Amino acid sequence: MESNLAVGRLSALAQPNRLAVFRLLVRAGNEGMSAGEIARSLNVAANTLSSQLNILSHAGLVTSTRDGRSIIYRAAFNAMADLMVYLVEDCCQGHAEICAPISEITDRIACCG
Amino acid sequence: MESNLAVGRLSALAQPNRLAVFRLLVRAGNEGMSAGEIARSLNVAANTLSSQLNILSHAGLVTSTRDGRSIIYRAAFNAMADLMVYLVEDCCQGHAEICAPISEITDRIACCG
DNA sequence: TCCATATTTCAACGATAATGGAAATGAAGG
DNA sequence: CCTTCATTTCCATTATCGTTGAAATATGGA
Repeated sequence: MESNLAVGRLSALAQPNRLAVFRLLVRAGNEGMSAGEIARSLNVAANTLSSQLNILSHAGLVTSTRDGRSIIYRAAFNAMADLMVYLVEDCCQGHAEICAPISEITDRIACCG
Repeated sequence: MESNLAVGRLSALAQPNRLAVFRLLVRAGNEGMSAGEIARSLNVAANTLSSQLNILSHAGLVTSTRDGRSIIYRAAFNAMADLMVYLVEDCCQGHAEICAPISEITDRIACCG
């Protein structure tokens, strides 16, 4: 992964509304949510949300598909995984005990135990 | 973990120099690096780096200890792990196959396999 | 004490980002 | 075709961020 791409993804997540949108979509899983559902759920103006979804989309963190009048957004788990790996890859030069907190993260995520 | 704290950490990482600093410290592991070493390594002005280290430090992503005239910075692996968990916790509502990319991240990090 | 090194603080400038009102686009139904 | 609903685009305003030069603080050694 390239540095610019990672910065783009981190910037996209580094804003309260967008972070909330992404986490909402993470929980929604495969079903995803329409822009309107997200807006109502988070109490954000439709146009504001639209530009924020656009930023998340350009960063590759969400995908969208049209369904009738609505547009369904979904979290991009593979893009997120790439980012997480990039942040801590090559950690601690082989001394696994130093980055033990990192090696334990999957134990702390609900569905990945 | 609280939303504001996560946004603070993401914002701290969402900048090319700071992301490079953090990843450099991740690789440096327990030894850490002095501010001067980091500045030379990344070719950043000392005062610019200082404010960026301050931001990373306030976000809890790095720690610092004085050693003679130098100040040694180290990556805070536990803070990073907390952030990573926060980003994807409660994912996919029990359908593990959906977030398989997430469950595989530790296999992709050098020292955590 | 005086000097050199290491790092931080201060002040200011230019650039970038977040928000919301208003208008525009796209899709479904009568 | 017209209306309604869903979402996006445009535009202007305000606020925040990154960088730099200059000065200040802190440490160690002659």
